[in-house]
Amino acid sequence: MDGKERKIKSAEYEAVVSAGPHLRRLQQAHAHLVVTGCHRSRALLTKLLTLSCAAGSIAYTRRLFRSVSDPDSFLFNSLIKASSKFGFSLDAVLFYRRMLLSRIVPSTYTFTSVIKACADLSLLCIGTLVHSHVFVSGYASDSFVQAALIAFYAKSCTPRVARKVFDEMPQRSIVAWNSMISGYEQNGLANEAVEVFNKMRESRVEPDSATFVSVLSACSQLGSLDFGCWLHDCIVGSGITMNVVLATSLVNMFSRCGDVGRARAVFYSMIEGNVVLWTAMISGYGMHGYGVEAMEVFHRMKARGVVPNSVTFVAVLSACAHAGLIDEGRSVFASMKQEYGVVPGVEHHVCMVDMFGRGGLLNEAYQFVKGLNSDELVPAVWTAMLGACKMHKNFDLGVEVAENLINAEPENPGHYVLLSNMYALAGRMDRVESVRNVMIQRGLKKQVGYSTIDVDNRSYLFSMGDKSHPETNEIYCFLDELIWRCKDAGYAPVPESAMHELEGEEREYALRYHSEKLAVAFGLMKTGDGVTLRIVKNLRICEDCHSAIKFISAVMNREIIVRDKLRFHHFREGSCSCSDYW
DNA sequence: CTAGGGTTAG
Repeated sequence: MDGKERKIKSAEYEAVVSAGPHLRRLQQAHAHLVVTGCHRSRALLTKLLTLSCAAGSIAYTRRLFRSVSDPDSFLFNSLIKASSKFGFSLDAVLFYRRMLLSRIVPSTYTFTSVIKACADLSLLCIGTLVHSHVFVSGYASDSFVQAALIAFYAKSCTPRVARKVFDEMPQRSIVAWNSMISGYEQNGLANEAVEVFNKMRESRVEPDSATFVSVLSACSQLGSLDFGCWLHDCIVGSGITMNVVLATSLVNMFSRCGDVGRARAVFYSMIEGNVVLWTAMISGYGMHGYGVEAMEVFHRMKARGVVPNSVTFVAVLSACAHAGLIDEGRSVFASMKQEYGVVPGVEHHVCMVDMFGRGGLLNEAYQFVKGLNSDELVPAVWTAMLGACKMHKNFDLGVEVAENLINAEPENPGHYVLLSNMYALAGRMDRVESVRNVMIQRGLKKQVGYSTIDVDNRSYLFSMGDKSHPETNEIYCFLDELIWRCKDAGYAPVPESAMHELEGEEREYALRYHSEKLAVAFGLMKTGDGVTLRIVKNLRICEDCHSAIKFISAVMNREIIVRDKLRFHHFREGSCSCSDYW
């Protein structure tokens, strides 16, 4: 009898398992259980539950759950785990609450799942409450729970709390290290991420591929090519197998650190790539202005049978915009909808406006904007349109666009600067003053621009008019001399209206000591002939600096690569890779 | 009987 029953159960179990994560087959299997009278078996129901969750049907999962009269801890754990794992994070939290209400004691498995769900939703308050349950349950020193908590606090934008959990761990698993590094990186704290990475190595913990993926992202933020190359050597030397995630991080790092050649080398070393890797390569070419190469990679990717997605199209359209490939961009935009069924989102719209704008088709850009719904008129669309107005000197339209921009996002100080610039360019100086007053009134401060440059494995940071550097005098003298030489070669300072609060000589002074110029001067002083300068700027490069650096590249016969907020500028022999469209 | 964890890419 026992043997027979086990055999029957096993057959039923097999029926459920073989249905796999497919809703209709699971429903058939369930119906079969009802017919054979096995529908009250907890074991089978638990299996059915996790599979229906995996099938993506939370509704059916809930129905199955309701059919269980007295769920046990096993069932709750499976349910919370599955719903958290397959993206039904809110349900995971609700099931957790139900579990507590049913007076079932959570385990470490329950906690890891529910904390992950809170992390995915950035539910800081609820996650913190769960953390208190962790303390009460006595699991505060469980390494799995701790790693989950670190990731949770980081994803809830509280990296300092994550660090507190991390610091209080006597023994740190590699995942805890990785969570902390990635947590800093995701919060834009690249230096802190690198600092933890160094500490990890001091603690003799061997980094794995997940570690490197996060550190490479941090390196991309910093734009430090030397550090990136060193990391690359580390990875190769460590014997870690190159997987597609790691390769993608490398491609992205090399691109964002200004060495698209090395990005390309990593890309071509991979035999198999998925859509993410291909997209990274397209995006890398695009941000350096290599539109033709980006399109080539895009076509090759399609020929290989890799299906482009929404992110791929952002990369392709952005590459077209930055390289002036308007006809290509138009046809890609059409095929995106028609052939691939990708619905254009705000990011694609921004690319199109940008592309028309840069390409000199101001009217077409504006027609495109006017064709959008009101909820699609996000700040980025207005910013792109504004760039087009500025480039084509249509200041009246520019003023209108800038006013729309402020209405769309009144709390962003950068927009006021743009509006004020437009007023100045349109000759409405009275308005310039009033915009400034509004900014003061609303307590908005202009974002401080800064530039960094690496020399001898050290990173140096400059901000406008900065005098904190020990060699300030030498740098300023060198720069003055350099500017004179540029002026002899034909350079004329471009007045920037962002400096509207300054007049005459004072204005030129502020302009002359912009952070990127200081970084360039410093780089020239500290490196030998033939060494390429690589500078990273947090904001967009201004027109005057762009012009000055073109002259510097000619006068000093140096290649200078500047990464600004949007793209790369390769200055060489007096011209820039962006063809002065940026 | 039923499952089993936390970190990583465009």
